[in-house]
Amino acid sequence: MKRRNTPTKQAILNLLSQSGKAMSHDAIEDKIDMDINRATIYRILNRFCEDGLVHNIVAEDGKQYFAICMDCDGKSLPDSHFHFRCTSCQTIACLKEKVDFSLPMGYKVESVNCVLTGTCADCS
Amino acid sequence: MKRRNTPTKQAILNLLSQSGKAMSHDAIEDKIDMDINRATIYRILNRFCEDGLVHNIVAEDGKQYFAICMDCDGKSLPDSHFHFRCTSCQTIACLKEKVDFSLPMGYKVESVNCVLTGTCADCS
DNA sequence: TATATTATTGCAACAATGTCGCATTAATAA
DNA sequence: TTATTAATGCGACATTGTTGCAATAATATA
Repeated sequence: MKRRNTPTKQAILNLLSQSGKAMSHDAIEDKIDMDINRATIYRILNRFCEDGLVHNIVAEDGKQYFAICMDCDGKSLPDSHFHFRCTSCQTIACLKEKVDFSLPMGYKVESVNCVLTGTCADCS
Repeated sequence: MKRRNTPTKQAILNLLSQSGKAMSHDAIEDKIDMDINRATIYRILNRFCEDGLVHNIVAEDGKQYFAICMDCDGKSLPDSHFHFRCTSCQTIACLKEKVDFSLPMGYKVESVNCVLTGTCADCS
């Protein structure tokens, strides 16, 4: 399955990249200057995730947020970073702070999802 | 609004307490030996959360999981612990490990949600 | 350039999770 | 025993996300 280059993909990638933050599906649909079907947006985002272009965060509101991978150099597991969701401006930012933990014997981690919720510097 | 003691509340509390882990709504509905309406289960769980009896974790699957607060001594904010979701046995356990982080200036945290996903010691 | 291949899209339908209004029931107080 | 009102069940609804299918369009091939 070779990927094809389409205007919709470009538009979503541009939006995510210029926002610099993680956006939920509805924020993307809202901000984008194009009429893209909901299902298509999800499919594009999921494909980006598969290809490692974008990563996915699930916040306390139960929604998925998507952000362009800035410094995910393939080994995204052990050095995952914290995310910060601001309830005022409704965005999620990737923090520089790495998530650090040690597990009891026998546990195997496949993915890490750490979201701090509150108000960001701009909003407080 | 004074709380009342009902069989349904007791049953849910017993189930959560004997399971010792965090359970999702559907797991509760599945395991409980009583026919309780979906909305009622949610309302009971939400009330437990309000009263500080139970805490709420949102996992990567976007679902809410509820667990009895073991050592949440009121100040649940700064010393939040990690949670571990096992994709094999479908449970979430509270780990002893505390979440440790420092924030950039101006950020204010209201809640912490850290879930590690993988396979637990029993399943691997 | 014209054509074939098939990835991508839009649409509709669907599933799952969670909430809410409202009438009824039942736990507590009087 | 009765009155008060918290709790429940039911139905409807909102939101988030996925899937099947036919139509479209991006790439490869001739």
